[in-house]
Parts: sequence; structure tokens; C-alpha cells
Amino acid sequence: MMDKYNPQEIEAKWQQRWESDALYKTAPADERPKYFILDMYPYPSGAGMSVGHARNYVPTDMIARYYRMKGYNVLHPMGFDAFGLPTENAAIKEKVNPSILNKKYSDNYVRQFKLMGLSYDWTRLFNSADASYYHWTQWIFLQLFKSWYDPRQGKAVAVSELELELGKQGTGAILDYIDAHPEHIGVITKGTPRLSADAWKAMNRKDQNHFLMSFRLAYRSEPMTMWWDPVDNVVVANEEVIDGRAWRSGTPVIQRVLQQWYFRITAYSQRLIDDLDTVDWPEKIVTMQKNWVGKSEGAEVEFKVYKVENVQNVQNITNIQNFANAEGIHVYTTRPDTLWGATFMVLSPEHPLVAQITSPEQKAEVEAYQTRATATADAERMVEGKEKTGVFTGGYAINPVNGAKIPIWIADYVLMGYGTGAIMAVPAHDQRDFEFARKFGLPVVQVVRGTTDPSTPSAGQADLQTTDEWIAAYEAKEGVMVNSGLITGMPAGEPSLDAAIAFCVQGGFGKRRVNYRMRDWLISRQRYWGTPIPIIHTDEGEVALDESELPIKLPEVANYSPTKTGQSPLATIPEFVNTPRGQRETDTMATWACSSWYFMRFSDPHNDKAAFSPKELSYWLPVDQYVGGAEHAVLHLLYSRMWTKVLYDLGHVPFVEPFKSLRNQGMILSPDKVADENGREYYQKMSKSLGNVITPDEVIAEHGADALRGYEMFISDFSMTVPWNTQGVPGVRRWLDRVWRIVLGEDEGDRGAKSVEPGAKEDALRPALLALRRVAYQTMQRYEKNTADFSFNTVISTMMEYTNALYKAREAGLAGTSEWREAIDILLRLLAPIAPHMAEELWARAGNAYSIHQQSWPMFDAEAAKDDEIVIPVQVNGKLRDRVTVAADAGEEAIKTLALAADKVVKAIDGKTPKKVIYVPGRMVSVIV
RNA sequence: GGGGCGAUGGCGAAAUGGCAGCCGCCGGAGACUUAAAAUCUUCUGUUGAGAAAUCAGCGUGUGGGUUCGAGUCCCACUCGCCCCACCA
Repeated sequence: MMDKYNPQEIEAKWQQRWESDALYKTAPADERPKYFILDMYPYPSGAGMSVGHARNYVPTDMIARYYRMKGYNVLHPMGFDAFGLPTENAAIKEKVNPSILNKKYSDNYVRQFKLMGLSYDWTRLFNSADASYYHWTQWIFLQLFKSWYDPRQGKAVAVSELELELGKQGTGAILDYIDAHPEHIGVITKGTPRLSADAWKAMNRKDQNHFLMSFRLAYRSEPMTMWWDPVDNVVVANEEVIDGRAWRSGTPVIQRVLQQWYFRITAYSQRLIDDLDTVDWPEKIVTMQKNWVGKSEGAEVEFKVYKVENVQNVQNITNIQNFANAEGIHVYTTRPDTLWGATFMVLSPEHPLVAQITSPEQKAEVEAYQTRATATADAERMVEGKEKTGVFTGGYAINPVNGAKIPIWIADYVLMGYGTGAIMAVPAHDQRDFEFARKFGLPVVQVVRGTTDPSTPSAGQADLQTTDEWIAAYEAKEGVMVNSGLITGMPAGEPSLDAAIAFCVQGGFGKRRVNYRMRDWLISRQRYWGTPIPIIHTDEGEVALDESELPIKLPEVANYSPTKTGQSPLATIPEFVNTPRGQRETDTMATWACSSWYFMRFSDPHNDKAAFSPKELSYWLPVDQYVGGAEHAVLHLLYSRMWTKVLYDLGHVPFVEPFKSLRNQGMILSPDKVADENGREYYQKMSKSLGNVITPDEVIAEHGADALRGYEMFISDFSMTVPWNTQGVPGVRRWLDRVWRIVLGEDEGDRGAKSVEPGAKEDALRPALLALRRVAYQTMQRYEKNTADFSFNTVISTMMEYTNALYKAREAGLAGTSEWREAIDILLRLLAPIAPHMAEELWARAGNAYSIHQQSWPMFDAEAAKDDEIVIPVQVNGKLRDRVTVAADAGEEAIKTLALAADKVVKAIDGKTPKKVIYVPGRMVSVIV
């Protein structure tokens, strides 16, 4: 009598053996083909992992094991994203150094990973808070700091080259080039002045360094208004502010004026869009990234401003010299064809020209509005559907296309951070401008007449009594230009846009422009628990540390609490700050920096001479298969792509995209439904606070790691969000029990064939034996296809079917034959990536040499997998009527003849002559009468 | 407001444009057992007819379309989830 399957016993045994043998240690670069399969490295938290996390790690482990057996050199590593606020905040609460909690949390993760039998190469483990790791994060920071993006070469090059050019010809050639190639708008800080070579040479070193900040790929901004989290006491990036609240703490953010460090990701906007065409990623993620970069095309147009003192006495504009001043207001528009419909302008309350434009009469009101905008700029200002607010500045501008005198307002619906921070308002064709015009009684001029409704008015000026008609006009996106000077009569769209831009260029008041929604990547954090920024503030400004001075280590201190002043706690540690050359930068880097290159480090994780050796890097990278949550669709994945491109430009890496193929796993929800206030039922996320977390530990304790692994794969389609089903693991466990019994109890079901003579047996069983081989090899075929398709649930169901087929085969008396042994051998090898412990145990019990995980994948036998008969369904007039069984190699005519002769087909045809008989090879016969 | 994804039995789901519902859960029946559990066998979308074998009809959110043939492709809509959003 065989013993029972006891997962607890065999799993612990094999896990220890694998570990002591370093069974999953990855070889360095060699001549084999490589496969790099990577999980997004986790942020270890005190709560540990749930069964939801395992949804990511189990399938990738299955793939890693599968590729090893297929003969690939497989890199399947794990590490920890350790810096950052959650650990630091927990540490402050518990009054310990965050490095202590980090160790505790990540050790617990490792314990859980090992419990699940995951085949990571633990010798490659690292933690982003190790100085041996962030040493090289700092090194990459310096590469960015010492580089700028030369638009003419289309890549990052050394700032030292830029300095040479500035000494010879100033900024002229660069700025001219950007003007002519507006897609390079991001390579230089907005508003950087033109500079002659003489002016450059006349600067002292400090001013020169300051000027170069406008070019560096890692740069420190001028003092500017930033979002600030008053609870976590840290600056918050725009993209981390959701509905006016800090993403992590949920606190309404306030504003603070600060100087911050950035990476100039906007220099790479166009390449970040273009290269998306070369990766195998979910369409959804590609779309999100494109939207995030947010490219739009249009024109930048300059509106001249009335001098304030002239406003009182000039009513009719006839001579441009009456009101022109040196610099006007620049606006960005995607619809330059609607310039003729601009009836007022709106500036952001923070726009630098507001003070100059504002008339004495309006000064008090304008300043009050600016103050209010700053104070409320938080939650409410970003809320949708908010009633428009704004104030007239008392100033006027001239619409350059038609000379119209139009009022200038300020309003908080215009954002300083997008475009130029100023808009021309075209209320007839923009919903927001229309709402604003309606509220403040500003005029509306229609310049596109819709083709959908010919009765739409085409008046030049109108008041707001015809509101409904204007909305109709606004909604007519296609139409004919009216009231639009030179372009009147043209169809709206490309031609009129081009003509309008040409007109602006000719008149010298506008030019074609590209705009990107994406902003530069804010990396400063005023916190202790992060990678120190390797910069020193000296008499000559901010300068890079020498690479030999790295790493700049975090000081081990007892008190590292954040300050309320906007200063990093590191600033309060004199021995950290003060150096002979000057004062260290005290901000640390956001964790996005750490995670932007960790995948490269896995190729050579303990190198203390370099971030990675070129040999290992070029062998292992890029990542062949990257798997993780869709929540990193933009930030992490975009930042990693930018760093990769910079390192490529500088010659450090030989690839431009870090992740060839990407897949996102679906979430696992709590198994219990809850009702909302309307009585509608839904499943909740698992969370510590709701107390509904199911851990791998508890599932493994009851059913074993192999059953957990099986159910994680079987639960649903990999990418689908799905509730956990507590009945699901026992179901998979039952299957594993069946595998156990069929492998170890091969003679137990051997009843049906007992009376057959040994000699006669083989012949009588011949067809069944062929069928068994067929099932085995067809299973293998489906298994491999499903794995390639990330369809793990059907891998499991295929294996279950195969197991069921083996039970039938045993019942039919096939146990003990060589075909049976072959089928069991295939079963075990196919099982190894899914249930590695059970497969190893059964492999050993069958007397095979250790370890099944070092065996090769079975050779596919196409002949054995081939069907000799196939069943062809027959339809008559689109309805299924019968099926015919034919030889797999039967010809079309023979099959058609058989089909037409089938009983139910004859009945359905009812004596009529078929008009048409269609045969789809191997699939179907369709008869039309 | 913009974009994306999805909707198939009581439940998780499967299905290169070709037999809808594989596999599993839940549930029913039987065998084994003193009994239960476990295990094994078997049924299990729905309606109608039949003692039964079986036969006929309906059926993949709704309405259209393409096709010999649609869960799958196209158009319009409903609902759900996700992302972005006063982005000019």
C-alpha cells in the first residue's frame, strides 16, 4: 500500500536539498541561449505577502523552470525595492532605524518566497538600500548630471562638449535648431535666454554652472512653487497628486517654494513615444504611456499687449505702434485655425506677466484672486465640474490676425505648467472658454460653421442670447471656416490649420510648435531613507562628486525625523553636510531612481568595480519577459525606459528598450462579497486594514505549496481580476492527489485486462497504446502553446485532462507497458514546472537520478501526436445536423460524399439538391440547399 | 469629457471565424463503509416530447450588419471595471 501524499513533509525536504545544492544558481554568460524572466521587485512591507502577490511570482517561476528544461540559461532573480516612505514612517513609529525594519521585512519575504518553492537564484539577491547597490544609482545620477541632450545628434552627450560650443558660438545654433525642430522642446529648460559666446566667456564659473543647469539631464531647478505633503513632510510630484491629495498619505497638499532636483525626461519625449512600437507590451500600457507623454501639435502665437497707461484713451485700434511693446504674451494652441474667434485671453494666476498687465484699478482684485488661487490651489482647484472663476486684469491684447482688441483675464483653469501658461480663448469652439465667456459676459465669435446643421448662424459678433446655437456650433467639429480672414471658406482640419500657421509665420507673430504634457521627473525627497544625491554645493555652484568618492553613504543616526521646514533631515547632521570642498546636497532620491535600473544590476549583482560588467550585461539584457502589476504602467516603466536610453546614448548599454515583453497579472480580491449602501454586491481588495488578507503561508500549511501554485495558475485568465475561492485550492489538491496515486499505484486499477493472456495482451491493446501516446504528446503540445500564450489556467486544465486520461488507460489495462512508462515520464516532466516538489519526489521514487529540475524537456514526437481519425461536424443551412468520422488523411471528395450520406443530413436536405457544399479542411462540412 | 478593457451555466471559466460551455468548484445519484470522511463511477445550460435510448427548439449583455457559418469581425447602445483629465 502506497503512503499518502504529504506535501508538508516532502516540500520541506526538497526545499532544503535544493538550497544546500544551490540547484537554481544561474551560470554566468555562456554559449547557451539565455532567457531573462523578471518579476517587478517588490517593496517589502510589514504585512508580508498575500495570495495576490503569488499570482505574479508563481507563473513566472513556472516559466523559468520550463525554459531551464528547454535548455536555456535562465536568469530568474529577486531583489527588494527598500528605500522610501512606508518603511521610514513605520520606523519612526517604532523608534528604530529603517534599515532594521527593512531587514526584518525583506527576510520575511524571502521566507515566504522559499515556502512557495520559487526557483530564484538567491545568490543574486540585493536590496536597493544596500550601499553596494545605491553606489551605482549615484553613479548613474552623475552620468545624467554630466550629460545633456543634443537635439542635433538626437542623443545625450557630455556637457563638456556643450561648454566648448558655448565658448565658440553661444546658444545660437542650439536655440535656432530647436525653433526649427519643435519636437525637441524638452531638451532645455523653458525660458533659457540666448547667450553669445562672449557673454558665456565673461561669466564666472558659478554663473556658468548655473547656466548649465538649463541643459543637464539631472538638474536643480530654480526656486518654484511645489506641492508639499504637510503630514509626511516631503515634496510631492505632480503625478503623485491625485484630486489634490498626496498619493501616499491622502493628505491635501499645500504649496511651498523650493529648489528641487529633476531628471530631464522631457528631452526624451519623442523617443519614448516612438520606441513603443518596438516592444511586445499590453496595448493598454502602450496607450497609457502615449497619453502620459501627451504629444500635441499646434502653434505658439504671440499676442502684443497694450501698455497699461494707454488703455484709458485708446478705444479703436488702427495703428499697431500705439500699443506694441517689446514682448507680448505667448500662447500655445492646437487650433490656430480658430485664432479669428479668439475674443479674450486668459493667463494662469501664476503667470509672470500678470503684474505688468494689470491696471491700477484692477490691482487689488487681481492680487486677491492670485492669493486665493494659491491657497485653494489644492483639492478644489483640480476638482472637475467646478464653476469657472477669474478676474479681469484691466489689460488688453491685440489679436494678431485681425487686430481686435481683446481683454486679458486671469483664471485658475489655465495651468502654468502646461503650454505657456496662457491661452487665447475661443469660446465658440472650446467648452471651457465658452463657460467662462458665458459667466463673465464676454463675446463669442463663430469661425467654424458646422456642416451638420446649415441653419447654424454665421454672424460675426453675437451676444449670449443665442447660447444654444453657439453650443451647436461648438459641437460641429467638422465644417467650413467662416469669419476667418484668409482662410475663410476652407474646410476645417489639416489644410486650414496649415494655412493659419503659415499666416502666423509670415506675419512674424507665430510658429509651429509641438507640446508634450509630460513634465520633468522630480526626484528630490526631503527624507532620510533614500539614496543620497552625490552633489556638493561649492563657491562655484553645484558640482558633481568624483566617481571615486562614491558611494555617499547614509549616516547611521538615531534621529532622522523629517523637518517641517522643507529641509531634509540630513541637513541637520553636520558631519554629513560639511566637507572640505563645500556642503553636501541633503535631499535624497525618490525610489523611482532605484527601480529604474535594478534589472540591469541582476546581470552582475555583486560587482564592486562597476554597475555591471559589459559582458554579463550584454548577454542577459534586455529582459525577455517582465511581469508585474499594471499600476506601474506609467511611472516606473517610463522612468526605466528613459534611463536605459540615456545609458545607451552614453555607450554604457547596448539596447534601447529594457523590457522586450511585458505582461500584467490581474488582482486577486477577497472571496467574500460585501454590499454597498445601495445593496449592490461587490468583492473587496485584500487589505490589512479590512482584515481579509489570505496569506500563502496559511494555504501552504493546509494544502501545500504545490496546490497553492496550481490554483494560482488555474484560478482564471492571468490578466483578469478575480475573487479568491477557498474551494479552489482543495480542487487542485485533489488533482495532485490523483497524480500521486496514478504514478505510485500503477497496478491498482489494472482490472479490465486481467484475463488477457500476456502474449495476446499487447496486440489487443495496440490501439489503446497508440491512443495513450497520442494523448501524451498532444498534451505536451497544448501545454507549450498555452505557456507561450500566458494561458496558465489552460495549462492546468490540460494536465488535469491528461491525468484523467491516464486513469482511463490504467482501467483499460495499459499500466506496466513501455508506453505507460513513457506517459508517466512525460507526466512528471510536464509537472515539474508546476508542482516542483511533488514532481521531484515522484521522480526520486521512480528510481531516477536527482534532480528532475535538471532534466531536459521531452522530445516532441509529431508522429505519435497525430490523429488517425477525425470527427467532422456537418451543417445544413448553418445548423449542425450530424457528425462523420473519417480518416485523418481522407480527401475532400470522400469526406463530402460521406457527409451528404449521413442519416440526419439526408433527412435535413429532404431530397433537395445541395446548392453548395463547403469543406473546411479538418474542421467542418457546410451544406447549403 | 477623453481613452482602454470586459460582459458566456449557480460560481471560476474554455473555445486559430467552424460541434458553445473543456477543466475545476458547488450540487444530485450510485458503489465502497456498521457509519462518516476519503476514494471510485456517473449526472449536472435551458425548454418541450419520451419509460428510455434519444429527438426537437432556445441559448454567449441589447439592437443591427458582414458571412455558407459569429461568443469571436464591423456599427450603435446598456452595464461594470481601470486609466487620464479645466492639458488649451
